Amino acid sequence: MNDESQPQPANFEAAKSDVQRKTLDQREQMNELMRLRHSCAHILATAVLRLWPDARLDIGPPTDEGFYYDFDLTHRFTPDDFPKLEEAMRQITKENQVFEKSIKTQAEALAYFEGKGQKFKVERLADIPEGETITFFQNGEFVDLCAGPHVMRTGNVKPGGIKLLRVASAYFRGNEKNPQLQRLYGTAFKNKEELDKWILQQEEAKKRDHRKIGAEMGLFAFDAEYVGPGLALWLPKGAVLVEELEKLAKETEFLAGYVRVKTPHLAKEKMYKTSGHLPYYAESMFPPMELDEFAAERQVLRKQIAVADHRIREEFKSRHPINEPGSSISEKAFGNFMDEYIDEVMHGRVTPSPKDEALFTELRKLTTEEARLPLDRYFLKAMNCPHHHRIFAAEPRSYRDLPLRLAEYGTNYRYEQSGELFGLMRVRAMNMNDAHLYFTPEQFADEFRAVNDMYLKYFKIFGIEKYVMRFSTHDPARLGVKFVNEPELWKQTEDMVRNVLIESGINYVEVPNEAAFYGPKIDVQVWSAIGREFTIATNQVDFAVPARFGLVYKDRDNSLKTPLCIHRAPLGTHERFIGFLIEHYAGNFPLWLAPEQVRVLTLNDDPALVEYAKAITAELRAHFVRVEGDYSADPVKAKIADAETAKVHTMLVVGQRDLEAGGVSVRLHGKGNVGAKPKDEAIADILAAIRERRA
RNA sequence: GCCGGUGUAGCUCAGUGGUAGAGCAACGGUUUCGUAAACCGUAGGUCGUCGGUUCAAUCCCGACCACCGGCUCCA
Repeated sequence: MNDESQPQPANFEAAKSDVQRKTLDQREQMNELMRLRHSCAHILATAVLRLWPDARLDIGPPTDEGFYYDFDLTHRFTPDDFPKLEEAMRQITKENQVFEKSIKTQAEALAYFEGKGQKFKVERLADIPEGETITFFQNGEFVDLCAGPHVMRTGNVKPGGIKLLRVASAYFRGNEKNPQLQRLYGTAFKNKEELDKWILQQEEAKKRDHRKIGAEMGLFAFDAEYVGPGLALWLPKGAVLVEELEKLAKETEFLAGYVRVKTPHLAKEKMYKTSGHLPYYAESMFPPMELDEFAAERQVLRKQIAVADHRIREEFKSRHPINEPGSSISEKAFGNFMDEYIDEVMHGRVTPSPKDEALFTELRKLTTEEARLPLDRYFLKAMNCPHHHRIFAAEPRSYRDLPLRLAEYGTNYRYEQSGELFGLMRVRAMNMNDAHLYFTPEQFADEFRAVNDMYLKYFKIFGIEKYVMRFSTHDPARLGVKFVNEPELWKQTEDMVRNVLIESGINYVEVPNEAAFYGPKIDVQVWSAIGREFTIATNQVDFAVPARFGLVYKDRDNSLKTPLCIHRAPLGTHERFIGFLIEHYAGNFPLWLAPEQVRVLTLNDDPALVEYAKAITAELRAHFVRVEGDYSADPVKAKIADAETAKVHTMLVVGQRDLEAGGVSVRLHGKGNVGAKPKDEAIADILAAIRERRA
């Protein structure tokens, strides 16, 4: 985007992301509900100004969920304010004010908002592209800079269809360097019935929340006190999910020619300096562990350094009258001056006086000595690629070895900001479904296509129908700044990626300027069953970092070449993917994934019957089926209720009749009794469904 | 990290300035029953943590921690 011609905001940072403003055409296409919600945002602002006339306004757009409006005012909104705000909003709808549009010049608009002290509106004015018409909308006493569109009158909004939801904070223009505004979220529907329906849906969605189901089913736990926030503990039933997922991935990758590797959870500082993650990624990494084998020597040297430093200061002081009574130079100012002076001399930018020279020589000698004492810093790995690069480097490679596909579900540790943690979806220790593919440029298209095919294969297994691939590309104007300066490689790889996407008929969107610094990438966005959107998988081309590690293979012509690399994680992290699956299936997993696949229930505790049931359980267990038995004398209704609550996939109920017939009666979770069949047939069905990973 | 909210038994929730209850789950008994809940009993909590106010704090105040909803960030 070319922003240079636009008036620049004076005091605030520009928007952080390059999100496009809506064009006027796009705005005209806003549907009925969006118009309604947009108008509600104005009604909310009207209400806020009635109650707090000194509020400063930012913007108030509609969203998929409702609408919001950002305010700056000294009063802090709390949910206690909602009833009176909602009441004021209802009043405004009853006043049935007309939304009146008027066209303004930049100067008129500027004068209006400056006159009102609405500094955020003044900033927003500067965002409007030159030549675009500036419009105001007025309803009653409230005037807003707004491109519309709106409903005709405030009365079109039904009082019963409005609800304020929450108060949050938001940075002005979404940039954390800007002031924080108070954001009021609300929603609006055509009428009360629609709103109530939505509220009901929200409640249903809550029941599907992976955190709730995870606790109910005993899948995972967090122990912030002893283990730490964002560090999931997989309970036995949840560990089953991890293992099944890994088993699927291992089989899939084995068939696709991957080889497995294992690497440690930490590495020395040099690793991440070489990869480029330090210092740029340092904030997202756990602080390093320092191993100081020479702590005692270091301590002695540091004391000597302090003495030498002090001598220089005293010597300097003795030659200058700064410590005499009446001197205008404070101790602190002198200290600052000396800090700078010593620093300058030590860096060779200033030559000390001959008198100081000897003292500086001593200081230099000591600091050099200290610097020579090795200090090892180890970092927990935030990604696996550097370790895999070192595996590539561990043996000489020939073009005959390529493509080399190294897979490992390594645990990565990322120091996510505390406010970011979110159940399993955002954690601090995660198992990446990771692999790094090293190959020649000629092999690129095949490798990339194969990775995409793998995604699609997985999506099919899990019944993921709604997804978007975000294809992030570079910006040629920022080569050498944000992106490595390899215009040809960028063009080639992006073209190849684009072709693969088009040929495969994959639903994708291209996002310029969002590539990684080392290459284009594809992120896969999915929506969980309760509407949560997140990135599940990533597939990145890397034509820069292997070179930083000096990775080479010997080509046909006996020359050394740097391989291309793909970094791919089709299941993302196992934490997030399982969080997604829990919501996707609402905890009702297909048989192959179900933590407890089968439970054998007896009608009573008659010894012969129990013996029969135990034999069935043992047979299933011998086939590695996760099966439990409930042989108690409790009523079968109660035992079934227990099994249903536990979301056991298949229940085999056995009574006297089944014992005599050598059969079982099969009941499926959520589907009820599906009838009796011979025991061997039932077991064969179960084994086949598991083997085929039937949905 | 920032803004707002929340924190009582394993879970869902009552409750009060005078050191706490219910249902379900758990445990012990009884119950012998054909597809979603049989009965009786027992046990279980320093009311998130630490300070403060008070004769007395789970309740009032403060700080911290964690979680929830957002912002920013991200797999």
